Amino acid sequence: MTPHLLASSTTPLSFSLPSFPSQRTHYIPSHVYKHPTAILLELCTSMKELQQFLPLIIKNGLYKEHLFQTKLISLFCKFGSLTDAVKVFELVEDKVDPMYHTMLKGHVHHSSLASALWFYSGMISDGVLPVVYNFSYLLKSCADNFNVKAGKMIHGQLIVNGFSRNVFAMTSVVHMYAKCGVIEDAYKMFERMPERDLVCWNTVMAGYAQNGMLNRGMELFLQMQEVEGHRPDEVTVVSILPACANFGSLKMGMSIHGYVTKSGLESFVNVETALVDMYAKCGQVGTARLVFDRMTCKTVVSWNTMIDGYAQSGNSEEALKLFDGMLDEKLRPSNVTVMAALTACADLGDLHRGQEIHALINQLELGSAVSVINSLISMLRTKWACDQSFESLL
DNA sequence: TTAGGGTTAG
Repeated sequence: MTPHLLASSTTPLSFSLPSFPSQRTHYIPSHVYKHPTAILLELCTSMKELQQFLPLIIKNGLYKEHLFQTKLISLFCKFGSLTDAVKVFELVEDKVDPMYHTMLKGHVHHSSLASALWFYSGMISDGVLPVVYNFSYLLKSCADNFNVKAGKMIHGQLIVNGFSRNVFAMTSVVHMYAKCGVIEDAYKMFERMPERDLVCWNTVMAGYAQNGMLNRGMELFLQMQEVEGHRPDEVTVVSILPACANFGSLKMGMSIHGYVTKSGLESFVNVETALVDMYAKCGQVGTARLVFDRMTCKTVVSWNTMIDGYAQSGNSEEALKLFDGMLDEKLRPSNVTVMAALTACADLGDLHRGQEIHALINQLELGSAVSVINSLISMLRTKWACDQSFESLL
């Protein structure tokens, strides 16, 4: 039994299909491409819609075609039902490579790194040639799981399969090492790349910044422009500004702000939000507010950043005023918003306001998040501690 | 099948 078969679930399908017959030839009749069902599937945006189209696929015998089999696998994965995708995959007798590639993507996105690695090994033992996308997905999963051991193994597979000069694959390798904290290896791989575009420069620069080497990150910010003539984009500045914020480096943050103004990157809402965060964390909450007020478009993240900027810098009254302003704008608060507002209530010892926010949390069904519950407990504990110290004075 | 980098809290 191949490993991917072991990954199957015993859960019944949410629909019933006849067994897929073996398709000896890779020829796909032109009527399949012209069939309206193919177009309907392309336009499918939900599991509900897909289930409505399934009878059409069965009625027209389209389930016999590789094109539709692969599309079904892809759509089940897209809508999060890996179980159904696995069932379809297993029913096909003569699988084609794209089916394996789609299933691997599904495992990465809707299961665990372990199951994706298991599926990959099954794919190789079935004689399927990996494509560069496979490595991008697998390395991203290793990075997200901080699993450098698995990352190294995939890096080895990538070399064996001839992708060590591919800019997409190698950027994923650099990202994986950097995210796992092995920045020296990330840089070694970056140096060996025959072609380095803005994305891989951004990746290695963000790697240094996020691993606490802000000066080196800043050096690369300048080097990418001076040595290779790349123009840092919105991703570059959004990658380095949080490091300036977290290290309280106002000087570097202001220098990035200068670049933002010069390059016309202010139109990006995430750039402006990162600037608000940087100023607030560097102790310049007034400047943060100026940047915030000048934003032509604000997202919930922008509001959260400013509210929390006030709350963390002891401007709790302002934080709550801005929180009210956000509600007046009819914006839906997120977990981060209510956590920031609760921090402000705790600082003020304002139990009444805290209870109002608690009611809002219940109304918006935000109370299941552990982080929100922790903030609520923290607010109540602070109030209790205030009352205790007050009583002890009496 | 159709790819790689980025913002708020903890």
